Amino acid sequence: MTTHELRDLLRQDVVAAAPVLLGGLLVSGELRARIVETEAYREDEPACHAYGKRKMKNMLLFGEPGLAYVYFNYGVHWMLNITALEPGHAAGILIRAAQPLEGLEIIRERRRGAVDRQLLSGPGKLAQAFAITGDDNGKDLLDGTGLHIVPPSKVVTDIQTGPRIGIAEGKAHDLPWRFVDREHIWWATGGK
DNA sequence: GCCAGGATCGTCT
DNA sequence: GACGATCCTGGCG
Repeated sequence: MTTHELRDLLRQDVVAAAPVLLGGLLVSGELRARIVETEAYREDEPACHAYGKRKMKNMLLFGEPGLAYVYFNYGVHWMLNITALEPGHAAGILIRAAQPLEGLEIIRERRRGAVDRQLLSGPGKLAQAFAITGDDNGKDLLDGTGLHIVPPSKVVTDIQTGPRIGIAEGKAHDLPWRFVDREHIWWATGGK
């Protein structure tokens, strides 16, 4: 799959695009990791930051597909999303977990104290390891430079779906919009 | 101007 | 398993 095809898919259908990101590579400098867990969010359901109305915070979700939407959560963690749908329609995919492939030294240094299987087993951990912050907001993740995503060479087919993590009751918490690469699920769960 | 609450994580019991 | 950390935005008045 080419980056062009991936961006087209993001533009068309965020729920279809989220599982297709599995097996893709998250790249930044020497760091490379295989994406193993994603979640889709869309403006018509209440868990999405763009639900309700346009605000400063969610503005990027309404923009071009394929951009980084990064936000700070619980006063502690950064979260990396990639935007989807046509400008004017808001949606995003949260990159939740990845398997480290290259740059282990740097990742271990930034994630000091964590065992290897838990280096990237959560959105906050992943952002910490890749040094992702609000400065990355709006970057094109499909332009092949800086922080970017390389589409999977082979689409993953063995996928576990289920409800998204941390969604409160009454906020569409039952939507099965979480996708995990079953073959590499170890890296998403942190070995548990 | 104040305050609540959130797409989490690590530590402690 | 429960909890505290710690920041930004939005809603209220």
